[in-house]
Amino acid sequence: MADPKPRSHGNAAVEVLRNESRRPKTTDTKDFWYMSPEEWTTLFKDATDEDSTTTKSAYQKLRLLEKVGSLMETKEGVTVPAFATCKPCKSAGVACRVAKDSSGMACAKCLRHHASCEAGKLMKRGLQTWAEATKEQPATPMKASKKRRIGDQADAQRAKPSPRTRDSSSPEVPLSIVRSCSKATTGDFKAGSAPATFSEKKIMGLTVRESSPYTLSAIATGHLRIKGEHNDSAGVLTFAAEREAKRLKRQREDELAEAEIEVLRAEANAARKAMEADVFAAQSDAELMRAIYERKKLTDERSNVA
DNA sequence: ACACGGACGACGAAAAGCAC
DNA sequence: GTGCTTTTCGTCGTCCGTGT
Repeated sequence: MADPKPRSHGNAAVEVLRNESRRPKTTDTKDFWYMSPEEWTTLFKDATDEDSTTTKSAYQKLRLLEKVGSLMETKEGVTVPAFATCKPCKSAGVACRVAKDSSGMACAKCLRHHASCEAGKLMKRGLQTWAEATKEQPATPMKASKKRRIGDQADAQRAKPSPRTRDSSSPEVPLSIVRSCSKATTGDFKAGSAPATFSEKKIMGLTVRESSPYTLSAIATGHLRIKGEHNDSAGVLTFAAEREAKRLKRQREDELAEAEIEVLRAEANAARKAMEADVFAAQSDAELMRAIYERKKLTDERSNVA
């Protein structure tokens, strides 16, 4: 049936290596990704020698070293936060760097030494949890058909967790951090530890501190958007009734704004917890808060239309 | 004990043919 | 033309043996 041509072996592989391979630039022999020009040349020769019995392994080694070098020396790699740094990197005292585009879970050092690595997983988990909660990713036809084909096989393996979870989203920083780590969240404010002098009120069953530093910061940084447009739908109302309607509308807007603040606070808390390696709990909290907020917003919009 | 590296299995992607 | 199926390759993570 199908007869796919070899894509990257033989001459094609040689071309790929010639055109794309990048030797690690470090000159420090202590660097774990160090490769001398001589070694590189030998490896390159083995990898591109069609008669060599070691072609495949040399090719794989070359690509591995190339990748490790890229991660460590170029913008393809990003240094993971301290909380996500893997054990080998921590003990070796080197920067723990993973692929920026999330093409791999293991850090450069673990890749180099074939060690299992959680650096990428830890850093990515927050974002992935968020992505899964916010949208269902439809399977592509290719994926769907493959899933069907290997369905039985997959079922048999379901007992153990999949070794890899790919996602094209950037893992550099958990989403909650991206969303919330503005100046407002990096200040002295700490959830649950605000001074007792702030007045509090219940919103969505949650205690909200009015005029908290976070609130002010959120306003200052534009996180808080309070709509002020006028609604003329109540034109037949009397003046008093119109005023009452406006008051109620303002109240709803205020409540909504407070609710959004609470969501932002939860997300900031999620970011903080993530930094403490408590990613799941933090993300779940934030997701829950977001869901409650969206629900309330929807209800409010409906009541406005009615 | 730890670091290192080869071997292997799993999975996704790509390419091409087939069925409708 | 579009979608499905099949085949092959590349990449990744893990296991396990070897060296220090």
